[in-house]
Parts: sequence; structure tokens; C-alpha cells
Amino acid sequence: MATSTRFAVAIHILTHISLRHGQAVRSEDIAHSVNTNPAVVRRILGALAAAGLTQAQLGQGGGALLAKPVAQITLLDIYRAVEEPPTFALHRVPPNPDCYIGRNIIPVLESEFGRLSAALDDALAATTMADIVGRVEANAGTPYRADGV
Amino acid sequence: MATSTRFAVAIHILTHISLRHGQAVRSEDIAHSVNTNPAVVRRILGALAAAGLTQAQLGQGGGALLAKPVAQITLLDIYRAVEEPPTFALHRVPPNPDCYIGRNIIPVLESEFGRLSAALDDALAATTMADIVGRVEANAGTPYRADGV
DNA sequence: CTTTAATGTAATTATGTTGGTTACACGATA
DNA sequence: TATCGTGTAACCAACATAATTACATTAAAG
Repeated sequence: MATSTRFAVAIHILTHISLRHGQAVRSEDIAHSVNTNPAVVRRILGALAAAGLTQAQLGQGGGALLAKPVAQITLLDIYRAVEEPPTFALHRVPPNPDCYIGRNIIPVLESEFGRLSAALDDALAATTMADIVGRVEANAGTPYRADGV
Repeated sequence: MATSTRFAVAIHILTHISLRHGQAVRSEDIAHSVNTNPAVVRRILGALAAAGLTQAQLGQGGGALLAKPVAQITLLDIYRAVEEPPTFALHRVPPNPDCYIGRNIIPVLESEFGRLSAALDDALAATTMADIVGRVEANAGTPYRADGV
């Protein structure tokens, strides 16, 4: 199981917006930081906005803003916003119902995969964007400057 | 997220072999239960064998056998055998090193994704094939019969 | 020793997902 | 009203997955 890069990019995007402290950030500026296309950033921002994590300021001087305080945005919120469930996939084609194992293993897998997903959710919920932003600044050693360099 | 079905199929395969109690099982019989092609089963069995979980009995009357007791095969062993790391992907293209965030977020993501992977590993290691086989039999209500129906 | 049954593995193909790109309609601000 | 920026659709290249076919190899049975 490999997640898409959307989760990592979404965290990057939210970190970028967070460090601007309420100033709207253009998708083009974020794209420059992420090293990708503005439309890719807007697509992910669309998912984050649908989940109530960000909001868009249209028009001149507009851009993306946080819709919630950084301490109230968990990695679980972000993960659910940008990654398609399920995390653990069952058989592409259902197993043979005429076989003892094929007939009985699906509920066992569903239950076990549910337990694994719940464990992952717990781990994801334990970190907020406030933690991430704090670690990025700690890693940099210097505070973020308005020019972003 | 396009998760592979290999993990679910590998558990199915090992359950099948376990229920035969030491009798070699042909890839064709397993494929019939999983509802797929014998070559697909053999490919997954190859990964499981490389991880030391199964072994092949070549020639007439041959097939797949467990290489360890069921209680000593954890879901973590299986997951690592058939899924490619990493579970959580970073940016496809590295972020812009000329940007404060692009320059400092990667170590933060690596550390956080490491923590998430470790949490998932803990959850995976908590279940063994003995648990899975027991639940399949409990779900069936009747013990497994030699004809597999 | 020969036949037969089974695995191991490579090559090919179909399908789906991801992310990059372009394009353009829509909304908001100056 | 002109301009700026978002939202979103359409398209494409790259990649992953799994189904399929084919065949060399190995071991048991006669």
C-alpha cells in the first residue's frame, strides 16, 4: 500500500498557508514552493475546502486561507480530505463462495482491516498542523519571513 | 488511493495452506478459492517464500507449505513480504529548496511518516495467522473439511 | 529412464490511478 | 470595467496492478 503524494503535498500546502498568518496565499505561490503546477495545488485545495479546512478568497488579492485554527486541524482531517478510502483493499474480484475459505474470510478481513484503519486513524489524529508548523520552524532555526525565502 | 489487493490475497492464501495442516496445496487449488489465475497466486507465494513464510514442494504431488507455525506468522510479516514501501509517500518531485517551507518540511514529514508507519506496524504485529484461521473457523461455525467445500 | 505434475518466472496486455498541463468560465476587487 | 485569481473540466504521460500466456525446471511415480 502506497499512498499518493497528495497527503504530503496537502500538509505542505497547509503549512504554507499557516505561516502567512491570515494573509491569503495564491495557488501560484504555493505551487512554486511545492515545485508543481498551480492547478494541482488548486485541486488539492478544493478537497481541503470541501472538508472545511481551508477557504478561498476570490478576486484580486485573493488566495487560500485556513478555515480553522491550526491547532484544530489534525492529520486525520487532512488524510480523509485528500485520500480515497479504503486504506486496505479486499479482493478485486470476490473469492469463490463455493469454497469454505472464500465463503468465510471476507468478514474476518473486514473486521481486521477495520481495526488496522482505526489504529492508523488514532495515530493520525494525534498530530495537528500546529505541531507540524512548530517543527518546521524548529527545523529551520529561524522564524519565517514575509518574503518566504 | 490505489491500494494493492496483494495483502488481502496473501492472507487468504496463508489461511488456505494453514487449514490443510501440512499437506501441500497446489497454486491451482488456491487460485480456484481466490477466484484468480494460478500464476498470480504463485507470484504472491514467491514473495511469501522469499520472506521465509512459506516453502514450495516441487514436482508431482507438490505445492505450497508453511515454513513456520501459524502462531509465529504475523500480519506484519505478510504485509512486509507483499507490499512495497513506503506506506506514506513524499513529494514526487522534491519541493523548492529556495523556499523556507520547501527547504524545511521534508525532515518533518519523514519523522512524522515514520511515526505513523510504526503505529501501523504495531497494529499489524498484534495479529497472527493463528488468530485469522481461528476467526475464519468461528465465522463458518463448522470445522474445515478435507474437500474444502 | 520416461512420463507426468507441479512450481518459478518472464513477457504481454488491459485497466486504473496519479499528477502534470492547458484552457476557460466565474467571481471579487480595485 | 479591467484585472486578478479561483474552480473545474479535459486530456495526456507515466506508473502500478493484476490477469494471462508460455515455457523452462524440478521432483515424484511408474
